Amino acid sequence: MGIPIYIQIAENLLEKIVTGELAPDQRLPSERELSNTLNVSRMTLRAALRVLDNKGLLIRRPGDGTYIAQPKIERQAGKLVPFTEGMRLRGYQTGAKIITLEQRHAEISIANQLDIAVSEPVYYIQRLRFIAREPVMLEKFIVPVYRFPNLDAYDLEMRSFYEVAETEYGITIHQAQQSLEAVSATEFEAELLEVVPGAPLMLESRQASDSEMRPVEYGQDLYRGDRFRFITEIAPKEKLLSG
Amino acid sequence: MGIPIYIQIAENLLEKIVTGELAPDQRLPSERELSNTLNVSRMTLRAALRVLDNKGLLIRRPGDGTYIAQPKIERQAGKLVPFTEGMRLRGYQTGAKIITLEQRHAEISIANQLDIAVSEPVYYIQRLRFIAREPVMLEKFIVPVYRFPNLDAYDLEMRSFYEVAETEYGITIHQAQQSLEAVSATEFEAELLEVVPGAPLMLESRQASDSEMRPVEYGQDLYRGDRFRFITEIAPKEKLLSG
DNA sequence: ATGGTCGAATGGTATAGACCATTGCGAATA
DNA sequence: TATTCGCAATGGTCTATACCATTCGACCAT
Repeated sequence: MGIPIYIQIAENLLEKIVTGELAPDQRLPSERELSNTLNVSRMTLRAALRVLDNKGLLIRRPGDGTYIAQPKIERQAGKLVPFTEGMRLRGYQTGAKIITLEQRHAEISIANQLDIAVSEPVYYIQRLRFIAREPVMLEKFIVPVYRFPNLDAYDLEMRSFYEVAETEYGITIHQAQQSLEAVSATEFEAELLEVVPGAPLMLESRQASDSEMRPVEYGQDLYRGDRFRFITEIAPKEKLLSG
Repeated sequence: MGIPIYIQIAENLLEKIVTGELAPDQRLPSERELSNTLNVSRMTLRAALRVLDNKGLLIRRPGDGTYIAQPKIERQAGKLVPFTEGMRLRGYQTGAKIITLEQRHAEISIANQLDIAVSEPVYYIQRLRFIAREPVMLEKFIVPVYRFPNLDAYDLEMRSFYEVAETEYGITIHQAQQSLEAVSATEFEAELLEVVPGAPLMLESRQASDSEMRPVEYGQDLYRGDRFRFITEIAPKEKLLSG
């Protein structure tokens, strides 16, 4: 078994966290207790906990105990990381459900954004995104049909759109203009995202272009305010003193 | 001597890195050697190196050695534009009103953010920002008193804090970690910002550091969701310096 | 009830020692 | 000369143990 013990323990705990078996604010057994039941030394157990702590998944309080942190999913604002990849890399289980997938005729504002003629056919796609089976983001994006013919042939519940664009159409998203603003959830959005109407949401509007600066996608993503935080990160977010 | 040994070692090494005494690509003595000369155990020395490694300052290669990493990538400069300048440049009339300006003792979370001792005195400042006489942003920021003695002597209703820091204290904000999230307005915030309680706001949390990576400011800005939009343009390529 | 004290439990730090896989390089070999 | 092999050094992991400061609740005195 080449995998270090502390990594195995960390992954095991991570699994229990993302599946909800270990709920936020729940208290873990003490280090001495856990290391005993797992038959490892306390230092090894601490190495495992450090992995999770560095991911921001734990709250540790000397004299008190170790608790599962309230999840705050972080997303780097400055990069074009596709949703699924960025989240999977952080160890979250992701999923998607298609709400709408149809062809429409571009209205004037969309036509402008995508640099096409008014009423030219576009794909209009709405997906609800999940993390650990919890709906956290409502995504809407619009692409010209002539750039992505038969887009509905691909499984957009399992695959990232950017990945499909690159693999199946040879189109790489290269540049994007994004904006972020805070909005209130409408009733429709609230129901899908399982929040109360009026709850704060983060609206990300995006216009993405290919390597030749031709616009290929216009999208709007609605993130639950209580689950997402956008970071513009320079250095690693390590804490020097507390951990 | 409350400061842990490994923190002291890490800070000592960090000092040598930022001053250039330890140059990029330079090889450090081996862990066993360094721990011997410093008269600490190897595990303690490794704890110190882990701190620096987490900051991305080290390259560690089993079987080979530990090296100083190449310096970081240059970041988009426009991010650190002070509020007043950014707005004034766009032609808006700006103003500020001090809500709170007092000395407090740092609580644990603030102390961690600012890398100071708990209960060390800090300035706690709240300002309400106006654009065209309309309140649009509620700003809170906290700085250590020892870095900005007599900060209350300056007119923070007319001057930007960053400008005061540079002009009066010779401290230049050089780097920052920011995060954005959507929140609901409390009653207090709603009254000041002249929105209804529960209205969507954008919360920007910021930790700013000087040129030597020492944290100097922790701040939280609350923007009205109906008045602000954050724009992030994503450059085609991110240059990575290959080591 | 109220307030204070004490102690057990907790996470944080530190030590000394051990074994492992990988690396780099010199020595042995073809 | 070119290639391979062996080995010492390196960082990575793991153990067992010890002491510290902080926390929190039980107990006690008021």
